[in-house]
Amino acid sequence: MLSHAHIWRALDTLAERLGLSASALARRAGLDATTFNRSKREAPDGRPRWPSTESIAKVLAATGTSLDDFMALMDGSGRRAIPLIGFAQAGEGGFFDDAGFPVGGAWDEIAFPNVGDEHAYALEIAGDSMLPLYRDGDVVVVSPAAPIRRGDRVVVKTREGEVLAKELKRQTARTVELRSLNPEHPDRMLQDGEIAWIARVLWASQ
Amino acid sequence: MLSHAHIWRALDTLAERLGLSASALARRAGLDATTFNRSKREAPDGRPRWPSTESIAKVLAATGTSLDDFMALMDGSGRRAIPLIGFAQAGEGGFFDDAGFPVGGAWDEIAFPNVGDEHAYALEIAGDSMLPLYRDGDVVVVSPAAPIRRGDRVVVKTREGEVLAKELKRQTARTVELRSLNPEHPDRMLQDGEIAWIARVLWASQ
DNA sequence: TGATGAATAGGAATTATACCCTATTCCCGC
DNA sequence: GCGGGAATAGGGTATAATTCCTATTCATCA
Repeated sequence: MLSHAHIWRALDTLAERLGLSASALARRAGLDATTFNRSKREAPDGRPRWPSTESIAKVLAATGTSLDDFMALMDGSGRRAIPLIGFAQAGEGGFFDDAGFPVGGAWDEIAFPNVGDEHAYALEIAGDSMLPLYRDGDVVVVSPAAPIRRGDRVVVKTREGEVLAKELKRQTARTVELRSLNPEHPDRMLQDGEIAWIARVLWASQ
Repeated sequence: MLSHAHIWRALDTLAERLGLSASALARRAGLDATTFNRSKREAPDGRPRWPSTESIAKVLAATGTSLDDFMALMDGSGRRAIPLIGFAQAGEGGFFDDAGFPVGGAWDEIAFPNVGDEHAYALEIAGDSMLPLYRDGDVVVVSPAAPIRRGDRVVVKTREGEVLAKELKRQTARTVELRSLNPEHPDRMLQDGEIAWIARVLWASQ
């Protein structure tokens, strides 16, 4: 919801709406004219660079823009449908990129507006292997960007294409220990190299 | 607008709603625990210091908070928040009307918009009696207006003032059978006259 | 009461962003 | 085509935010 791309798009859109260039907008806000240069939006090594909160505050003050207006420029609406697929399908190829972000057009959608991660997606549970926590038909909302700590419920995809929902038991430099949600299933230990990505479960439908 | 005080108040309020300290919120967002220290909010000479846009984005992503909700925390309007109380408090009088809708001003709030039911509310789980499904500190979002079917997780309030979270096992004209979430606890059967209201659990934080 | 862990204050080191400067491109009017 | 102004790319410097570290306070628990 608040991403590098969103912030810069909102600044560009605001400037355009006021009939200003990026440099003119910066100047009007009392900032250096090159602050919003496109060449300053990424570091030389490709890492994203963000405008500071204070710079944004100055722009809003200088242009008489409310925070609500600015937010509306980011992606139009606050409520958003997030992509949804079945848990079994997630193991097939073509639904995720290397970072575990959803890609491709084969996703269904579910209305769930309250997610801070624009790459969040939803998985529909199939089968009874994750009882008693998740039941057949439940929907879990997953954030690939959220940091993960011990005790979090997580979705793990292995390099072999297997998709697991587990609780993070222990994480070391080389290994990840996962506790099964269903106590009848054994716990699982994965080496770092075996894991394609791990994403945290934020919410679960009941 | 977007002021130094607003930003820090929003971060503090967000942390408070999630039951976190300033340092715990920073840690959850993958930042250094001292990033949001009060001692870091002003420079030694008194000039204001702002959290970076990137840090705010990380907080939103890590907590599943939308920008909408975050802004609501700034101006204090809370327009998209839903009411929240602790599970234990729900048994006391004064929080619900006869239909099971939340009433009164003693509710806290949590950012979780758009569940589709304007009377929806949230309960914070306390204790381990509902393990393994709900853990201490989890938040469940409850809809008193949602229709209830067999297998749904429900919150039931008895006329005696007891509040239970159970799974609906069977419902007949005169009785309601409830399965305990913790298998070590016995199931429960209630007569129609014993029940004040039943509400369905829609979502549970993970 | 003592031990433990979380939270916080405060200082030094690191890293990121804003500023300043220059070169180049683009647009527009002449 | 030419000149002037704005816009932008890119690099060095200054400044601000984050991280890292330590000391202290506070709450909790045995």
